[in-house]
Amino acid sequence: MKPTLQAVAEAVGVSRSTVSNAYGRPDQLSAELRQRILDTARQMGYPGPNPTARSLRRGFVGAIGVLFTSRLSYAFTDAFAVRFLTGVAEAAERHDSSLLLVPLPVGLAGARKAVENAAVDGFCVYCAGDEGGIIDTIRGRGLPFVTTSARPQPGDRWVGIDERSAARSAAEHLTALGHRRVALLAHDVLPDAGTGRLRVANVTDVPHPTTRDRLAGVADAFAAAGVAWSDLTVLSAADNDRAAGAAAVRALDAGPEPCTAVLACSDVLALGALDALRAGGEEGRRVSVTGFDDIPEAAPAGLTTVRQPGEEKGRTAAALLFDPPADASAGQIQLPTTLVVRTSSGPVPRS
Amino acid sequence: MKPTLQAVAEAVGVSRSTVSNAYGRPDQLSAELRQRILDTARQMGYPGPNPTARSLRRGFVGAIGVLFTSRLSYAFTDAFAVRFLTGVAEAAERHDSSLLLVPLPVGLAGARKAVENAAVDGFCVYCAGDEGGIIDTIRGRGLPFVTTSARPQPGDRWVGIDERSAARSAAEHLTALGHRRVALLAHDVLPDAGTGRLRVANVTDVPHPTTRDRLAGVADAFAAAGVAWSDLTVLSAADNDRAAGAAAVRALDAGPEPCTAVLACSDVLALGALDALRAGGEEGRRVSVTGFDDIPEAAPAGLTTVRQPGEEKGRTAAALLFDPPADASAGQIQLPTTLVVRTSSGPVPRS
DNA sequence: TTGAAAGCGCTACCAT
DNA sequence: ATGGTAGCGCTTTCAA
Repeated sequence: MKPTLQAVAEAVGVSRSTVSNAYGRPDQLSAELRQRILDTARQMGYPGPNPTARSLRRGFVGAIGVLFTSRLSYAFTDAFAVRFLTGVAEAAERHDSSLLLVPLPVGLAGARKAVENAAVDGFCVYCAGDEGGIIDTIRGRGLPFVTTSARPQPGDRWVGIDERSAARSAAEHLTALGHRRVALLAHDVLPDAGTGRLRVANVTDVPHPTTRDRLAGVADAFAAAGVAWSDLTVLSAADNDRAAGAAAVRALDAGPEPCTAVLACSDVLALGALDALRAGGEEGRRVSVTGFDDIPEAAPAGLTTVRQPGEEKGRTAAALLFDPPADASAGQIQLPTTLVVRTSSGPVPRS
Repeated sequence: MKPTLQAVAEAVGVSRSTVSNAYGRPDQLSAELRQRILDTARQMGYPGPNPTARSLRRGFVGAIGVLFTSRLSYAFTDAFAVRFLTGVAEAAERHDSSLLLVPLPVGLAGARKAVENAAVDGFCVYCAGDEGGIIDTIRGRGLPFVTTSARPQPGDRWVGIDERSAARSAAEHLTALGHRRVALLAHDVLPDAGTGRLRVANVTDVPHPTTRDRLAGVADAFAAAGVAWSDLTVLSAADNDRAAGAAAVRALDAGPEPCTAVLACSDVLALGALDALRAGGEEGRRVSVTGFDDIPEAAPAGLTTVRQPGEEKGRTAAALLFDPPADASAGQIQLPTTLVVRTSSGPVPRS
């Protein structure tokens, strides 16, 4: 058994308070006594104040939780999530705080438990919308939290982008280039949708709020160009990763009037689409592709995409958590997006 | 202020134990009483038992810490780290445990503090060697831990690969193809080495143990093929990511006798090298490239590489933590590696 | 500069 | 099935 602070105090012949001060408030005791305490402690194998006990007593933990829907691994699969995390980590580090990554299991009960058990001082919610009312559970904990979901409740701290108009900008880029037969490539279009073409009667049927908003923006742009929603191809990827994007595009039967462009809802999917198309020879290379996020791999691949500032999003979220704005109405921060045109998109080839 | 369990007990008119049981041991009280307690609690806004207090009382936390040297963001930059983390996460999830990602600041003092403050039940040490004796601090906490470093202390639980012979297999592949003028691309060759060619008198001068072991394996293979260490080009990348790999290769002046192959110490670097070389036209395309890890992006890129089982490494590490082998000598697990030959490597072109 | 006392919020044991 | 008691290990007044 590890010795406790108490044991050290007895060994040195001082009170527990003094030992505690030796660790947490060096200015409260003489340097020599402090040294003597620390030496004895080391010698006894005392590991320093127990973090849990300290947290309980102090009333705060020194860690913030980052909540993810779906498997934790998803957090790492998408390069954009990675950038977000990087930003959060950076800000947390500055505030001497660690990061507790909390995967939310699929069921609400499990998700609740995860939120209730997390020993943290606050939450960054990095996930979809409020599937299953998990936000209420978070609110119930009475801890500060920041959302990045597509639709924040009024009063909640939030950092995000205008998903709809961001997506519209990509779609308008394609319509301006003359594209009319376009495949919309996304994960999370419908629950458990596999790989391949999908019938989606109405954009509002898409449950995942981010995907819905992006597709709605796309629909806006094409409607303005005279292309009805039903004339667009919705292409489902089984996962949000490069391989799944490639697989989805491969599954798309060319047909008599093949699509001239693929508009993907994330860069990883778009890169997968490029993989598949470039492997498809001359034909494939002429298909335009756009992505979303502008992850680091996008530029070398020449991918046209909508840039959203990932790290800044993470940093901002953490900042909102650590330094809440005095005025609650300043707690919703919308970050700008930019269409970055590279070589993966071009005019419709004259056949 | 949030109500406590105590307050709920008073409101319902039962003892604290009973309320506690309502949450943690449903079988200890009648269903109806339990329901009444839960309802009252919800109504009062009681968030459920405070995790910190619970941990203190129970004596365990329900979270394991994953320790990283260098910036936390590094954890997410390398796709291999991501796979490892995925494996750990998976195992942790099965054990109802969360993951605390603990970035170790550069200085030893800061790193110590991070280890000492982490409220966890055990550690997975995912990083280099024992830079600065941080392992001793971990050991000092008296918590179980698992290392993945290149050189475990005897008795410590460890999971890893034979770095040296794994790297040798890649190098032998190149020598068998006739390559003699080869660039060795690595991050962490020397502390704070930037981008570009580096003079490394001796492999043993490389401080980072993993990099050292891999380079040593490469040296073995080339020595066997009659190529001295000093005839190999050591190419330093400023970071362990794709862009840095590309930058390093671009910085390599072709010279009169350009390298015919690039052997990278990680797949992300190798993919960067391919980016740079493929942009370099016909000439560049003829340079062979090999990587290390076999991350998901390697296959689509046709990258020849040494596969190490990332997720399995993570899963095994966590398993070792949660279910320690009865026999301590079984606590060191070496995972197999395989050379995966794809299209990025080929015979030296006859010029 | 040091120490004594009080309790952070909870759960596990042992009675009843 | 329910309650009383006794801390988990620490920090923080406040008094000396």
